Amino acid sequence: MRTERYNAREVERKWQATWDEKELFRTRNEDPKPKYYVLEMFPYPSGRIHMGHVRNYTMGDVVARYKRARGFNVLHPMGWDAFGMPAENAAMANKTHPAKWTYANIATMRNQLKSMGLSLDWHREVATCDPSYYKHQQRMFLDFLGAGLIDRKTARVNWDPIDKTVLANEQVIEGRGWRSGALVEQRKLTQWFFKISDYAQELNDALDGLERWPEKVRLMQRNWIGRSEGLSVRFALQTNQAAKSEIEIYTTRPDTLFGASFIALAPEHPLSKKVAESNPDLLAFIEECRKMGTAQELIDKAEKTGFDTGLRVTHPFDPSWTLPVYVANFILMDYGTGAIFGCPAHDQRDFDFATAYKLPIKTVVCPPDQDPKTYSVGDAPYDGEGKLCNSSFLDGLTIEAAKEEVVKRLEKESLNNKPVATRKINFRLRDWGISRQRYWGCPIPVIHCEVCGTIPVPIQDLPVKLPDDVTFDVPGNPLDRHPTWKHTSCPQCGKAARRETDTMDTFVDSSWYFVRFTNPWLEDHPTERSVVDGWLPVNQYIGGIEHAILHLLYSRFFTRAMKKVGHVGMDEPFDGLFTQGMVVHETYRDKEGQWVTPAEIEIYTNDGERRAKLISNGTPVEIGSIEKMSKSKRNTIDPDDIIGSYGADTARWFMLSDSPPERDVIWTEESIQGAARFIQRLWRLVGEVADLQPSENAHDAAAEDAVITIRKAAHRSIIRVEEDLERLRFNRCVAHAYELANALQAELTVKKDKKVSPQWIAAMREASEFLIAIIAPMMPHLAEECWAELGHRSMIAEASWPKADRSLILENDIVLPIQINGKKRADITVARQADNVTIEQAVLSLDSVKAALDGKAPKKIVIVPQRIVNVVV
RNA sequence: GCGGACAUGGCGAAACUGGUAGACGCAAGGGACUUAAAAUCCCUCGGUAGUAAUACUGUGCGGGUUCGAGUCCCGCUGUCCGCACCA
Repeated sequence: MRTERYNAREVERKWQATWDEKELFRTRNEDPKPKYYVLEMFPYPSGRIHMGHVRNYTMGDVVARYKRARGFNVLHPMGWDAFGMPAENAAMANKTHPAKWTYANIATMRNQLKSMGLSLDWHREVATCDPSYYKHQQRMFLDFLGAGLIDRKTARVNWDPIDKTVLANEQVIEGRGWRSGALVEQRKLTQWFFKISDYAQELNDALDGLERWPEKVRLMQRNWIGRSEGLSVRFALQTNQAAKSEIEIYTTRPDTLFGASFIALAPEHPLSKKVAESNPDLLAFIEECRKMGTAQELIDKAEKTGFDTGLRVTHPFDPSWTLPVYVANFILMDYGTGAIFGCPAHDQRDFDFATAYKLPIKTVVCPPDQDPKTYSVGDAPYDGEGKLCNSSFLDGLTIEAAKEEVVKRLEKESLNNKPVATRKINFRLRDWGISRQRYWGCPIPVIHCEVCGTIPVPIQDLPVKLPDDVTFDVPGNPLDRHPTWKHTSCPQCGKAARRETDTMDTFVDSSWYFVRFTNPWLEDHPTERSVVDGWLPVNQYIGGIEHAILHLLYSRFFTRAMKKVGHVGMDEPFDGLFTQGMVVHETYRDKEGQWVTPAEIEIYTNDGERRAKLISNGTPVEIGSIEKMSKSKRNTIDPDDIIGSYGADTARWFMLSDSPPERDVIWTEESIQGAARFIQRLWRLVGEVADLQPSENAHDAAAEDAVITIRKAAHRSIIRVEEDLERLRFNRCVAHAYELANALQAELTVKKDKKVSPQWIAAMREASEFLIAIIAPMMPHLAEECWAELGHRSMIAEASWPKADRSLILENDIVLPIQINGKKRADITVARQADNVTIEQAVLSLDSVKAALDGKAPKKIVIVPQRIVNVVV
């Protein structure tokens, strides 16, 4: 029996150095083996890694190491999402330059990641703030500009008053900035836009093909893109009022046209403005709406208000029927046509509006269980299924049929020499505004010339580098107030001109880093086509669900844009996507209600109840709810502390063991100790196996049985782990490892101080090697040490995955559970090949079955081959 | 409000395509070793009754389909997530 404990710190350092020295994880693009690209979302260099990173990167590393063992040429790179606001905030707070702060953080975090023993190819490391990276991004911006993928337009944008910058729609969460949490205001600015909405249909349709993505993420993207099929209908103004003769509205419910009671226009609608020119009251109303529109939160709470313009339109199916035209605060100018027809009986918003302004509410859809002659909506609109009523020629039709009928008829009608209505598909997705009024981002490579207009920076002048000498003592954009940086000359006419001082949204940086990793050394081009097309799409991408829309949708668009200008050959960047859960922890508060860190408290049990007290003075601490680890609740665990005291393997093992990877995992001290215990146990186990010596004359029949049992356990484990690793079910792999370890330990205990045969020892060694192979992707350092302990001179990191012998695990006899009326009553052991007659006879001769039958014949015997028998009495 | 996911012992969870519910881990209890502790090893561990064999019961609640339901269908409750005047 071995007594020396496994020293994780020493062993881990040793193997990390050895892997490094041998450049084991350096990936060669020209390696002829089949390619496998596994990638975890790269981190923002905030200063230190957190447990979320540990979980994310451990999962990716398991896949990388496993695929390497399976004979793939694995690309597993790492980089830094290095531009962004926090660097500027730090610059303001500490008077350090954003670059200095960022690179210092990168150095720290790189060391932390290295201490985890990740099998990364560090030769390919990129930082998005490096000119050698953003130079290519600027190049692609120019390519996109040339290809018509970019727009510069004045638009109402989301303005974050704390970060003093613009946000994309996707970056506004519940009316607040995604990073600052400030209430977002609406402002009108001239901005650069990526025309992602040109790809709305395609991005939507291609979701169907992303079979290895979580359904949840696909659904979120589908909802975000928001495709809707509807009808654009033009209503004739009663007379040529306000110099217009018609109003075009958009609707997805043309079937309810006979329930229309008003038209509503957005306050920014051209016709609203036109009428307001001669109507001061309307002008005032529009002004009020605009003011209201600055804070998103107010919009959400605002009551529906409107203003009757006095205009009237005629109903397309009844020239004698006219409807009033309102300007209403709840109509959005940038969706559809900025105008709607209101059908109060079947739409909540229209109902609210009609109630407020005492407009008619006419029921036109009758629910299936109601009588259309008498039914009428009460104090709530009805938007469910049903058949049309009070709707002339539509009466009795289903909603779908009625829609078709309306479309068919209105397409034939004509107004001002055009069909009254045309089918139209609308999307919720807007263009991606990428201008940010910040310093620490990729400069947008254009020059504004008074004479020539907006001129791209010539490609040979790239990169447009950020100036180093900037100040952060006042709010606003340091680039804009830099004394010289923005002053340049026009590339076209040579006259004095001004650089664009906005930088790009940092989501642009992360929209193509996975592409750059395939050849990060290339200087003249963003990509090398033969290389990038070999590696992409990423086979397995792993990251947080929080990027379900932002990063993943942008990347899908960006890849298509890159394809259009010839930098890549594929549409979709990520073939397989996995979104992992968070790391959560209990929270603690002292008597004053202040948050207390886990390190400051001690857990004990009193009368069977878990309690906590302060280590310093023993005062009781309240155990609170389990929450996402956060600095504010002080329930974080520092990965450095864990790796320092338990070792990287313990941290990795724990991250994989307790919960399914897509679910949150609860960090507990007990569990981490359990993981540490298993490492010691495994080390002892392997030591004992390594020491086994054959005894003389130890060959007997019982030993032969044991050999088969051991080998079956080992080979079965390999097969199960293979299946589970392919599906990223790490928690099950952990269970299989425990099971095999338990089986080997039990076997050692049985044979303790007894004679053992060489065959038995061989089986034990084989099983131990399999066990080491199983844990190697998860606990690579321990696996190397154990591997060496068994006498191997090579490394397990270079070894092939064991080949399981499937014939071994095929049992000759199988145990069939026997049910009587669906309840399990007995087992029988029969030959695998046994036919149904044999099984039936065996079942009927069972005492419990005889007792249940009481001499009668069974009603039925269901035999499910290899599974179960059910006797129905 | 709309859309979606989930619900299994004291806890984290497993259970393939409808086929033995609770693998594996944690906690707890008992025991061995030890002067003692730690570490380690062994045993018990959904509930009720029983010394036990065993029986009954049990996967949020109420129904249904089926020889058989944690798994499928319908209705409800709760929790979490996404979207939110998108016509």
